Amino acid sequence: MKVKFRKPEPPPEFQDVIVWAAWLYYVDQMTQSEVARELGVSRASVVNYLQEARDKGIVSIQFDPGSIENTLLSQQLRTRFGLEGCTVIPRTQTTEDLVPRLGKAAARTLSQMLQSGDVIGVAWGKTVLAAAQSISRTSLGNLTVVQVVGSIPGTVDFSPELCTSVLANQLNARCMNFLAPAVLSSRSLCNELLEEEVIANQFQAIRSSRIILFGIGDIAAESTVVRSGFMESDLLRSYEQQGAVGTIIGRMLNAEGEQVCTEMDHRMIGLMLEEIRPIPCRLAVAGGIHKLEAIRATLRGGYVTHLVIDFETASALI
Amino acid sequence: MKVKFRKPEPPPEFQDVIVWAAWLYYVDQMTQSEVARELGVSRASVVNYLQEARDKGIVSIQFDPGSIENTLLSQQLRTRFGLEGCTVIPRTQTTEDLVPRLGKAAARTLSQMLQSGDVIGVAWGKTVLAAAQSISRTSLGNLTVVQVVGSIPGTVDFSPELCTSVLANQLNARCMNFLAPAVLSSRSLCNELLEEEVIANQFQAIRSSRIILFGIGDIAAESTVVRSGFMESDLLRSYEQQGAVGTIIGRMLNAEGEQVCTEMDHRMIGLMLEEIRPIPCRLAVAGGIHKLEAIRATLRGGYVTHLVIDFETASALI
DNA sequence: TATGATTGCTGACAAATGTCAAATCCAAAC
DNA sequence: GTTTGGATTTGACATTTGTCAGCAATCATA
Repeated sequence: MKVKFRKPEPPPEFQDVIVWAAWLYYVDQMTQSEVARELGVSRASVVNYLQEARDKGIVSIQFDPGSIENTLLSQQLRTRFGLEGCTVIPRTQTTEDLVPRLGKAAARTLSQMLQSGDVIGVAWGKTVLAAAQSISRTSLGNLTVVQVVGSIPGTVDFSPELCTSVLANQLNARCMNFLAPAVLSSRSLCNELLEEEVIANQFQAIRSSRIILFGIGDIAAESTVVRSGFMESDLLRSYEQQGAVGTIIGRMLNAEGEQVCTEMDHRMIGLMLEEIRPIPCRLAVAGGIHKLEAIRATLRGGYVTHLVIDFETASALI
Repeated sequence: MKVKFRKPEPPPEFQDVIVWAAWLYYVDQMTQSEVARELGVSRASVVNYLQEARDKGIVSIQFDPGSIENTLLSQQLRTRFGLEGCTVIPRTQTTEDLVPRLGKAAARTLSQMLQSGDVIGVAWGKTVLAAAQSISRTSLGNLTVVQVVGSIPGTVDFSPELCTSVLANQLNARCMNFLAPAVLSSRSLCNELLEEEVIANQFQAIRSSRIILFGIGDIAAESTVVRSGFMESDLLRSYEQQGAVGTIIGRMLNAEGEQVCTEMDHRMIGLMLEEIRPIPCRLAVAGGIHKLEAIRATLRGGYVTHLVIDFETASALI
């Protein structure tokens, strides 16, 4: 029978084994086996510690923003649409899902622009959620994440609330959810609600954001706006007749990037597109060739300062 | 016979294969094999690309400074000696060489404090050289590295010039070497030299540094100062009789951290210890129990704002 | 003090990564 | 053309890393 030992020693010097392991591995560049020997645990545990160190943001891998913005397309898009930053993610031969890839790229861009004390507005969408999920934890403090679009009918797995809470959770930030539906049945009810203090506060927070993160949607019959139940397809058609080609932050815009309004817009709670311009960093993330026109319109409208896009769509834009 | 293909395609989208590979691997988290397939090269090449990406600073691994400064000893040292930052590197069971380990830690600390446009003063020593060698390349521009101590007699493999040039090279920085010997034969010659414009400029640059990096030396008979030929051992004894316990930046100090002068100091070209205090970030790196008293003296003298030290010596200090 | 749930650790195996000598490519010199 | 020297790429192998099911310890509850 095997003899039992008590733990070799309760780590006296480093309160946190995780940090200890991470240091020996990433800084001193020991192998995991060596680290295991040092700490007196099995190598498999070291693997777990290191995983945790990455999850907790104790170690993080930074990608030099300069290098990725050096690509031809990024430069062209920046000049053409007056962007401050533009990340064009490489295409892959195996057409794997763009959404998580765009999400990761957006998450990196967002991390890099984050500062302590920031207020971050968040819209919604598959890509936005993907970004929220894959952002790495940060040690920055005093962050606030604000939901920019109210709740939407129907159940989708990437609702505005979810996007906001996931991001807040990952960043260890205060989370301000929007306590109202995005669309109401009457204009008067909508106006009444806007008087409410909670709502007014929410708008105040949104307007004070330094950063806003949003996706860009197209308005085809199979697009997200329709399938999520945000908008009936006949209503969508009326927007289309007025020239709408895409949607951001719950509003519609035409090919020139101007907001297209119908009766519905007056019973919606949310920003008008003009209102996002004062926000200093406006990070849009979108990709896929079917969104081409919607993206072009958004860029023309000048709503974006930083863009994350895929190679193919970026090429098509130029 | 195997058919030869020409390269699948000369990468049209990413000017730089290195960046492309690094993105797919580090951001999209593909395996190296998948990356190889995407780029149409062998996996072995991908390994090389990734290596290069790390060398060039396209990707870098950051260690959260907060986590490492959370250790008990770091906190105690910071409070006790009024430091802004203190990194205590973990001890290892296998007593492997401290110097490269301290160097890596110092390199990280330095990277984290670097800002674009910085002027960095560099003294000399084994540990300083180790730091210079292992600092990772940065994309920060407009850096200047200034040699703080003049040339020393005898040949050592960690001369002031070498430390300075290596660091400048790694950081892609302007390099200002000190074009004079540290010790002259007479006081008058020394004074004459100090009038020279090149020398005056050098001092000006040193005084305008935002950061200074230096090691701490002990003065035992087998210590670096003696073995490097910087100082004869009988001269050293005369310092010792006046209470010297350690040396930094070419000067001697006593247990209270006050500079100890002999005749020699007046024919040396270099800063007086008082003169380093105006430099905002003063990063000292040293370790090993034989340096205990020298380190204590340096800390008492208030010459240090940021310290990198090993666990054992740190424990002994407290 | 039993009991079941939960957490964390381990060993054995599978997968991914690093190394290195040999092969190949490229461009300049003959 | 052909040769030549340096840089780059590659395949085969060695090492390192990730995974996962099962086990031990801990904890909350009955």
